[in-house]
Parts: sequence; structure tokens; C-alpha cells
Amino acid sequence: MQKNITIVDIAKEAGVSISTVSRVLTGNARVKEEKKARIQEIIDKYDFHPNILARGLINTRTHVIGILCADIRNPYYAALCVTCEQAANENGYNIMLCNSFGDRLKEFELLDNLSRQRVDAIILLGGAADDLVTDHEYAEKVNMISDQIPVVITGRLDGTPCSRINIDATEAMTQVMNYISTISSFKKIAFAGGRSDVIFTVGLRACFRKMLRQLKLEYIPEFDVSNPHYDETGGLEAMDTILKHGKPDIVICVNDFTAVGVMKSLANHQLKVPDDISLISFDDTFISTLITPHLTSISYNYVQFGSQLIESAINLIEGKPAPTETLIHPTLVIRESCKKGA
Amino acid sequence: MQKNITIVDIAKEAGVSISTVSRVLTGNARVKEEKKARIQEIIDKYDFHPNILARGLINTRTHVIGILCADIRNPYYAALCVTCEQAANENGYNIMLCNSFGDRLKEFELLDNLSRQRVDAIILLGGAADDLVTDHEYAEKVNMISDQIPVVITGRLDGTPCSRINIDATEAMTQVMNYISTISSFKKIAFAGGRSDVIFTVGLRACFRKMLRQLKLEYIPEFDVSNPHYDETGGLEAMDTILKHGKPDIVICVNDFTAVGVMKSLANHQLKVPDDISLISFDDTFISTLITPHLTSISYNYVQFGSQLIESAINLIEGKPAPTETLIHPTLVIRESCKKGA
DNA sequence: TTGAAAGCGCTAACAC
DNA sequence: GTGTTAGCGCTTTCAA
Repeated sequence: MQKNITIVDIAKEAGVSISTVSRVLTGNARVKEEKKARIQEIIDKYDFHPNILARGLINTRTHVIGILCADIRNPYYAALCVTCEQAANENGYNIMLCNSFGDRLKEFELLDNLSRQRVDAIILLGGAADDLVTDHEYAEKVNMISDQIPVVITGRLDGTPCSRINIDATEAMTQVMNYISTISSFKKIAFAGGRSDVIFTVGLRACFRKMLRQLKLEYIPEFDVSNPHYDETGGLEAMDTILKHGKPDIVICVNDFTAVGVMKSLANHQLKVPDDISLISFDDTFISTLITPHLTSISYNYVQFGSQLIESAINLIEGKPAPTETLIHPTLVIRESCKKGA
Repeated sequence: MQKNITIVDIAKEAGVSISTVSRVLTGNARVKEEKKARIQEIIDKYDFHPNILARGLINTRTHVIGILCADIRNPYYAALCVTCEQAANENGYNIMLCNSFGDRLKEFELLDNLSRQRVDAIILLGGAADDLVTDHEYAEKVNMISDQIPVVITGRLDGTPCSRINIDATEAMTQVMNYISTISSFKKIAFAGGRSDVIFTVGLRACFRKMLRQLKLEYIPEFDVSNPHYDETGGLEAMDTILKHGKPDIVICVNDFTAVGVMKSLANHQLKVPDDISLISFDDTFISTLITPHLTSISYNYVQFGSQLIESAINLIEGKPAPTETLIHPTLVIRESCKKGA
């Protein structure tokens, strides 16, 4: 390990004061062109970069945005984090990523961690903010933190000043149902998976029932099956339950993983997608096109989603206002899991 | 935004000097129990955390480890990053994650970025380090950086002092081939996907041929098909090519994504897995159990892999030695994509 | 324009 | 045990 080169070394070699070097570094003041060139040359020669810690000590900026999500292995979070990172990079920020693995305690810890790391802003992707009813202790924690660091969330956290960016659940489900309504053979609609204490899912279900009424389609309670796990197992269990009560024409799956489980249950029952039963899902992760048939799925424009998250965060960092709530418009991507209209 | 509370405020309120507060903060020196308790109380009351930047300025430690990978959306990287993060957290470190998206230029940039952020160590997951023949410019860059910051890699970077942690390609392929040899009906073995300029893949292929000879099985050049893309398309293309030349008994796929593509090609040709053709793949990501039939796949013990990466990094950070090269032992996970022995 | 010097918040060596 | 003080590397007044 070499001795770190500092602004002092540069100043010495250039025969100027450190302030002058600092001026060319920040560009905040005029320096005589000739000197400036000489200094820049030396900076380049050593590939010198000012110590970001020392800088941060002064203007209390680290140019790091912390992201807290449940599990980056979930393609939904991966897709979102990646677009966040790109948007952040474009604006000179870096991402510090943390996974809570759905552990509320760990989420608390990581929140602390992030604030201790002096990140400039924190983005909370779901987690406690996904809860239908806000955990007060958590909200209090976030409140303490957001006194110092702007916090942007997906979901909702009552009693906190956090900016919220969310998928428009109502629009998502409306699109699904409108699409379904164009196919006359779809009479019995099922909804598989998702928890009743997760705000987005609750929004989906509420709209599901509303649209059913609106479209004069029957709501069959036995075909509306929740499940604690947003994964394959959840889908498998939910579909097994549904099939005990009959055979729907189409099943709406709360996410792609659930759809995979639903397909497995269907396969176990010798039912073919989409010939016997059609499928629509939410999230449109890469899983949609990985499995056969490819899933017709609601897509979220992850690029816009991520950019919005970062944009709000940066605005808040810079003391500018950011919208309290922003809704992301979903779009239905039609593939093969849904029988063609008739 | 509230005024930041500092060590001075704590000292003032406790009626002691800042050094005393610092002592209870670091625990590096004895403080009278009574005072200690009083100070701790005030610290807790304000939920005070010492400014990590100021601390870092002194001991030049940020407690952040930077990870550079191609694309976190790839389940292989996601699995690895997650275990790295856990290992890092357990040791008081945080992760700064960057994705290069396979763009060599961006990789350069991010490397710079990370070093500018003063991360304590950098972990390079593949990227340029995956190259069979080292990119000299890149190696030079890494050399400059590793003068200041320890760099740990998967892959190889000739001419750099980086510690390397790698999957044992030879052992992985040996296990696959030994397993294959237990099934007497397997005579014609194919290998699908992977590039000839990626070091791990090259290792796999070399061992593939060696084992074929050793097991007195025929090497059929037309059944050994590379492909630039480690994804579904790559697998589909490779398998289409193989099928033009005949029907192998089993195809070894360079990774899970490739296996998915291979299965699609097979389905297009009305061939069933494993009844008509068996499949084995590498990586054992969640995709292995997502698709039907579940893939028999070589698994890497991601927990050990991640821990090893972090352990080496931390050792280097602390000036302790770390092994130049560590090999991770793979294990074959037997599922359904491979016909049972006969 | 430029340099000297104060100070960001903290730790550690040095006195007492 | 405890306080005083000198930095860590940088930015930013304040004078010149």
C-alpha cells in the first residue's frame, strides 16, 4: 500500500497553495489559466482524486444513496435496483444496497446502519412500508432518521414525511380486467396469491372486485385465494385450493413467481395453459419469458420507476421539493399465457 | 432537517471533555463506570452516532466494501452478492454495489468511482477478470488501484496482485462426468453454450474432453457447441445446432439460463426432458427449481463463496495475508432433468 | 487571483 | 482516568 497522495502534495509540486489547488478541484473560483493548466496536469499525472471523506466532512454530503429492499434475488427488486443505480450514477451518486430478507429487526438495524454511514438519502423498497397498517415503532424510527436524511419509499408509512412512489394498483388491475372482458369465454375469474396485509395487494383485490361488479362478472369467494408467500409455493398452494372448488377460466396471479406455482399446480392436475386455463400475472420480471408459455403480465416501466425514486431523493437532498406521492403507470404486456379473444 | 448533534454536544451535556466521550464511543480506553453510564445515557437519548466520515478521515477506513459485477439481475450474481453482503454485515462492513452490464468502459469508470469513494476493498465478480487472456490496460488500472485498496477477484487478472477466489471448474466437470458415467445408456454427450474466451468455461471444456477420454466415451465435435450468450437465446441456438447433427443422450449446459434455452429448443423438436434427452447444468440458481423438470445442476455453496470473498478482503484490509488463490468446491445436486441410472 | 487560516467531527498521543 | 491538543484532507472565508 502506497502513501495516499493529497492536495498538499499536488500544491507542493505545482508551487502553489492548497487553496489554489482546491479551487481548480471544485471549480468554484477563478484561477489563472496558466496555473490551472499546470495544476490539472499534475492532478492527471497522479490520477489524484480528492478524498471524499474530507469533502463530506465539510459539506456533509457523501453522494451515496442507500437502498433497503427485502431481497435483491427477487427479480422485481433486482430490476428496480438496477434502474435506480443507473439513474443515480447519471447524477453522480452511488448506491449502497442492503437486504432485510423480510426480517423486521434486521430492517431496523440496516436503517440505523445506513444513517450511520451518512448516506445522503435512503430509499425504502417495500418492507415495513408495504404494510397495510403502519408499524408505529417503525414509523417513529423513520421519523427520527428523516429529520436528518430524506427518505423516499414505495408503499406507505403513515405519520412520516416520506415521499412515496408507487405503482398504480387500480390502473394495473383495471387494465387486466378490461383485457379479460374482451374475451367472451372468460366467465369465472380467479385471483391467486398475495397477503391481506400488504397494501399493494389489497389495492389489487379491491379493484378486482370493483371491476367484476362493473363488468357484471360473478365474484366467487372460493376463487379469491390469498397466500402468505409471494413465491412458487404460494402459487401452488393457492391454485390447489382454487381447484378444489372448481375450474376457473382464467387466474390472475399476484406476481410472476406465483404464476409459476400456479402453473405447476395446473400441470399436476393435467390442465394446460392457456388451453384449459388462462393466466395473467403482475411484475413482468424476466421469469415471464423464461417459462413456457410466456406470461401475459403487467409491466411497470422499471426505468421510469427507478428514475422517479432517484429524482425525488436527489431533489430532497438538494432541498428542493418532491411530490408527496407519485404513481407509476403500468402496462399490460400480452404474451401466450392467456387464451386469445373469441 | 435538524442540526446534526456532535460529540461536542454530548460532552457539553455530560460535563466532560470530548476525549472522554470519544473513549466510551470507541471503547479503546477505560472511563470511570459512573461517567461512562452517564455519557452512554445521553448518547442513547439523542440516538447519537459518531460521524463515520470524520472517523474515516483519521483511520482511513470507511467500512465499505465495493462489489463490481456484470448484472445483479443475473441470479448467479444476486446469490453471490447476497452472501457477500451477509458476511460483510457480520463483520461490520457495508456493501456498495455496482453493475457494469458487460460494458468494459463502464467497468473502468465504476472502478474509478469505487476508489474515489474510498471503499476499503474492492471485489471484482467476473467482468474483465473472466477473460481467458487478460486485458493489459485493465490489469494496469487494477494495479494502480490495488496500490491503495485491496482487490479480490473471481477469475484471473495476470500481472496483478489480486487474491482470487474461484469455483473449481475441473472438479465441477469431473463430478458431472462421473455422474454421467454411472448411467450406462449415456453414450453421446453434448456440451451446450459458453464462450471460448471465458476462463471458467474453457476450464470446463478442457475437463470435459479429458474426462470423455478417461471414460472411453466418444468426443463428437458437432456436439460441443459454444455460444456467445450465457442466456436462453444462447441455449436455444446451441441446441438447435446440435440437433442438426444428431440426437445426444445428454446435454451439459454451461449455466441454468442456457439450460432453459436448450429445453425450449428440445420442446420445439418434440423432444422430452429427461425421457428423450437428459440435461445437466451449472450454477444451481433458483431457476433450477423454477422450471419443469427441475434441473440437475452443479451447485457452488454460495455462502462459502461469499464468505471467502469477504474474508480475504477483510484480511487484506487489515494488513493480514490472504491466500493468492482459493478454490470453491462444487457439488452436484441431483433433480429431475437427468434420466435415472440403468 | 492568491495565500493563510479556520474549521468540518472525530481519534489518539501527550500531559497531568 | 481525564483533559488538552494536534492532526486526518479538504473547502471556504478573510485579507492581501
